[in-house]
Amino acid sequence: MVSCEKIGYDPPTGSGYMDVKERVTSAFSQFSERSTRPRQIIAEGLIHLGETGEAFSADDLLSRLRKSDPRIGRATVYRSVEKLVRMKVLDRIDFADGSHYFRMCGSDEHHHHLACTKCHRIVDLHVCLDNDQMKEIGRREQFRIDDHSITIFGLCKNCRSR
Amino acid sequence: MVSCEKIGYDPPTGSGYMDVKERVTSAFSQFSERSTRPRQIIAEGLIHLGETGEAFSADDLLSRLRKSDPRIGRATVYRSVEKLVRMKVLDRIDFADGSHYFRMCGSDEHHHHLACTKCHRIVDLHVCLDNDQMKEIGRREQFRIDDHSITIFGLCKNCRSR
DNA sequence: ATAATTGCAAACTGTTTGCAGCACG
DNA sequence: CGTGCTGCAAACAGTTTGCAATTAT
Repeated sequence: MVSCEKIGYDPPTGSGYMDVKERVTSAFSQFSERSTRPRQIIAEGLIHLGETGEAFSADDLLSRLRKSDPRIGRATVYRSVEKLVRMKVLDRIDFADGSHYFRMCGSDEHHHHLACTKCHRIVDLHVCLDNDQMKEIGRREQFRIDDHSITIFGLCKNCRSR
Repeated sequence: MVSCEKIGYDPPTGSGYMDVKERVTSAFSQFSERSTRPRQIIAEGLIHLGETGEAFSADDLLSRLRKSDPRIGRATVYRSVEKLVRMKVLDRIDFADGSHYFRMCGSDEHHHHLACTKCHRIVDLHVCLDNDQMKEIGRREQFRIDDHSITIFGLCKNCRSR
């Protein structure tokens, strides 16, 4: 009764170096047009994280960015991550143990995640619940449905073999 | 391409007062056979929470239980909740804002949740991804798939109308 | 100039830990 | 009795806040 439009995985990210920087900059500009040093450092840091697609905690990102500029503040990074999640530039993936990680969105399309519980590698999944079914559930339960999240957990190739 | 076995909601919980206490006790007994005062208080507290089906934070539960016994310790409650989640007596529901709540499991069957983001009312949903499809994803991405979570978020009838 | 962002440090929330004492079997 | 659960208080991790200084426009 549930269906999905398609199954998929991240296309090998060969494209879009500039894209990332542009997406980040444009997201920040939704909040204000000021191009500050921290914002540049963050956009640049995310280029690399976007290429590898790796997941990171807010503090991971902070330490990374401090290699470029040791004076960048913790609050700045946390505030920026929040903005970027809101603008859908970053995805937030929640694990069952209560931890959570962020990651550059692989695609603009609606998607969910396959997550390695050991190394936190994330793969985008274009799997979803059926819209009509969600509507049906909302009607029956008298909920106004706004959102949903689907995450599949497991161990990736590397982590499995150790 | 994704399917579910059935759609469902919680049958009105008229049954099983005793059940709850029994399930909690039996879960604890998996860790040790000792019937202590805190364990009794917790089992009793969960009877009521099981009836209403309401969600609660670990600290919510603590304050509730302290009405029965003001000396019950925070650590005891946190440790117990952890055990009960592990034994699938409690469900843990994670919200997008990073908060999480617990709730007496409505059914022993595999299920997921519809959650009100305002009052944290939870409804069990017997909606799921298709097993074969998950296997297929695991094979393609070379993951060993262990688990998954699906939560639909919205506003319940009450919260919607305010 | 001036309004917004930043960095700092302190506060905070929710959770975990170490340990002495209690209590169940 | 002895093991292990309990309560306490302190430690802890991750995050948020207030505010003065800085910086972009």
